[in-house]
Amino acid sequence: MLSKKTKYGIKALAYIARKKDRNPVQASEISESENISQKFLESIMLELRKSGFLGSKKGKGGGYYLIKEPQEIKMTAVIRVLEGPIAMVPCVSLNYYEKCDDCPDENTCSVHKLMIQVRDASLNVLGENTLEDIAITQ
Amino acid sequence: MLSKKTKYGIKALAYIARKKDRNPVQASEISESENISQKFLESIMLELRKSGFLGSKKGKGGGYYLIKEPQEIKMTAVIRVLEGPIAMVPCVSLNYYEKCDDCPDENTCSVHKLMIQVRDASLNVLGENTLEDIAITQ
DNA sequence: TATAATCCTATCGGTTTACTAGGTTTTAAG
DNA sequence: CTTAAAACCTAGTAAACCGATAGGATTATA
Repeated sequence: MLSKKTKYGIKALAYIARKKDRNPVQASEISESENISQKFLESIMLELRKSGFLGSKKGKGGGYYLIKEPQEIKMTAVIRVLEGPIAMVPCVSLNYYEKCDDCPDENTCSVHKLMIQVRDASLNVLGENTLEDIAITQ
Repeated sequence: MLSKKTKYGIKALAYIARKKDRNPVQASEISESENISQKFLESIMLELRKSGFLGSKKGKGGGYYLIKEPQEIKMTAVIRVLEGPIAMVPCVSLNYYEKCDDCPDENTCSVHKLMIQVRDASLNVLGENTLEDIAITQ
């Protein structure tokens, strides 16, 4: 299950991407428009800034803006930063690999083989979708 | 992320499916062979029995056995029973649908559209794999 | 100087997870 | 008939995680 953090983060990025002008967007505006708790959203925006998706401007008239173009931001990258691994089991994760405690041999593990297929299917979808793709209205 | 419960449950089913004879298999045997806490496994086996995947025989020489043939058990069914929804967001779940609190309109929600694609990709993999497919050794 | 915004740290109640404990009941074998 | 082995059942629990909230500190603009 996707956490609310990730869900809100994606919505916020999409909201910013949808704006034609590239002026900074306030968290308060997004929070209102997308029905997200403002304080919670603030922490998410901070994380998106620290991980290089957003830039920010403090003070009056400040806000957040995209650092890269929407079509350059793959959804895999966004989800990995906010949610963590895309794989359903650490032992098939490309970016967050961890060995299982049980399981002496991954190559003969039935779960392992299945989850590699699921991972690849998900990676395929998330890698082909950019922020531009999902930000489209209608 | 897949819970240990689901992971162990799949491993147990695969273990039973791998046996040629159809004699009941004890939880203790699976627990030892697959490195799963026995008591925890017991509760999982119980759930798999109550949901119609396994039959059981009490007393000495008892154990668990498959009710259907391995090739008739889709992994979608197993995961839905043990883990719950396959979708990453309730609002795109086929079997566990729930509306989002935020989100006035699903049709214009960027997360929604993306997660439908991910769901379909996962369903595709999990629906095409049966217990027989994943139980194969080597 | 006032205001509006981000930034930061801490906390907290609730839920879920992965077990563990301690039995009861049923069955087969001796 | 007794004993052991198995499933069955209920309860509890420590730890982690989640979704937020609180309360300010900092910075920039007008």
